[in-house]
Amino acid sequence: MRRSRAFIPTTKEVPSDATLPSHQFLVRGGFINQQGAGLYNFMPLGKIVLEKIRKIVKEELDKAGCNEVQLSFVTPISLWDKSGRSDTMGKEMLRIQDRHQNDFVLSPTNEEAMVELVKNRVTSYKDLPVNLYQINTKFRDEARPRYGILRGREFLMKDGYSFHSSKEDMIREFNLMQETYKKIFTRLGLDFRVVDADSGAIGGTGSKEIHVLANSGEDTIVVCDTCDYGANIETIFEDEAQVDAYNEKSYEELTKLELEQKCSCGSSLSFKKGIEVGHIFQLGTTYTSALEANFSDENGKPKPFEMGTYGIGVSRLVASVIEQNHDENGCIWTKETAPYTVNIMVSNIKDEAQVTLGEELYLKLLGENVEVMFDDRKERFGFKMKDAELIGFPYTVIIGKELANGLVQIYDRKTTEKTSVKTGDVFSTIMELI
RNA sequence: CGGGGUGUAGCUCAGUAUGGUUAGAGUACCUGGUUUGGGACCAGGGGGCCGAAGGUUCGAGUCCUUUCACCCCGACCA
Repeated sequence: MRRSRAFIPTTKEVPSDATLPSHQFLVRGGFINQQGAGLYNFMPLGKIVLEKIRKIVKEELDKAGCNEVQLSFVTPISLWDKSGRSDTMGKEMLRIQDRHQNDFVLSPTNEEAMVELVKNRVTSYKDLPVNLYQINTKFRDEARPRYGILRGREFLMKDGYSFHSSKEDMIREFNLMQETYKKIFTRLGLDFRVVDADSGAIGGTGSKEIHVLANSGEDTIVVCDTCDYGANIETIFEDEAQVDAYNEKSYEELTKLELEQKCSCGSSLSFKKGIEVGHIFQLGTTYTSALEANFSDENGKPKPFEMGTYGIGVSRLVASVIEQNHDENGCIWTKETAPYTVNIMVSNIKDEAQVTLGEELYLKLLGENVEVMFDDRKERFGFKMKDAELIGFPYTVIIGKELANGLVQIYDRKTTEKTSVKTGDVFSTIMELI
């Protein structure tokens, strides 16, 4: 993409309502903009990142044997009456009426719809297990949306549901999903922990959350210093006041605290702040019983499906990557999430030699299917550098004053180091880096 | 849902106490010139139903009423 043709409205000004780095940088970098309370538009850069994350989630789930579907976003309220959640979910469910005054709900989650989809279509234990998922818009009319796309009302979520003939098989799938989630978050380049969690209002027994570690996280978790054990503090302290007391502490305060309890492996446990980006549940038969979704077992007897449910906050992940990877100048995208891997920056657009080399390199990288941005705007060096840092391209090739000596520089966004490379070597050097 | 706050140029904000020419600044944008390695400089220019509706007044960004939106703290949050 040529920067002169790209719609990337960056700003120097910090939006007044944004407190978190991810919110500020995503808005300033022209990734997203606010449409209303908890409602955001994804502009070209934001859309690219969102799709990249969606693609990784899809690839890993498909590899694990899951089937992608897409359920209608608007659902009849009768679906929610059957499970009782039209009452229990309260105002979080946005209700609307059509022209016939029939009541509908904008899907906040899809257990009911997914059970209805499988019910009477999967009828035998021989057809089990089956795991269905979708990556689709959700709407939850939160009392107070905040933190940009970290807690929006409308958001993109992957929600998966598995159906089984036995609890054992459901637990097997639960563990498979846990491993699949680890692959996904590893590919995204995130520092994360799988932690024991409360099952909350959705019901069910075993439940684990995946948290991206970040100072600004809303949740407090404890993690083992050596093994991979971790837990949301909601599961550690029985007293709610105690949980609240810890939640109120800042990241700095928390890291100084020590937990009296030791991990079962013998090491000590320490506090961290996390952003919940995934949650997996062993649901059991709560919904399938309520909705009378049965299959025939080996003896021909009807039994409700054992069910598991698995969520990933896809749009929340966009912000989470930045909460974990940024500096005072802007975003630092990870390899798999960067909207463009390489940015070619021509320092002085009036210098023909610079432009020629830039064009040449741009076309050559495009030919190799490298995701490359060519900053061909008539702007000064400092302006373009600040812009590149704000957006967070992993690598920027600076074609500038060193060209006279046959050199260009490669700027590494993460280390912020500039390395001089001979013009003849820049293509191969870039190909090795990415 | 309780408590607090803010709506004025694309953005960040003055101006409102005490009503009074043509509503301001910075930034962004346009034109011309100079500049060209860290968000440049000079000159000129465009851009506003002062959130909306109603009211008081000779006169309302400013006062009154209603309403909408957004933000913050809390409660809530698979």
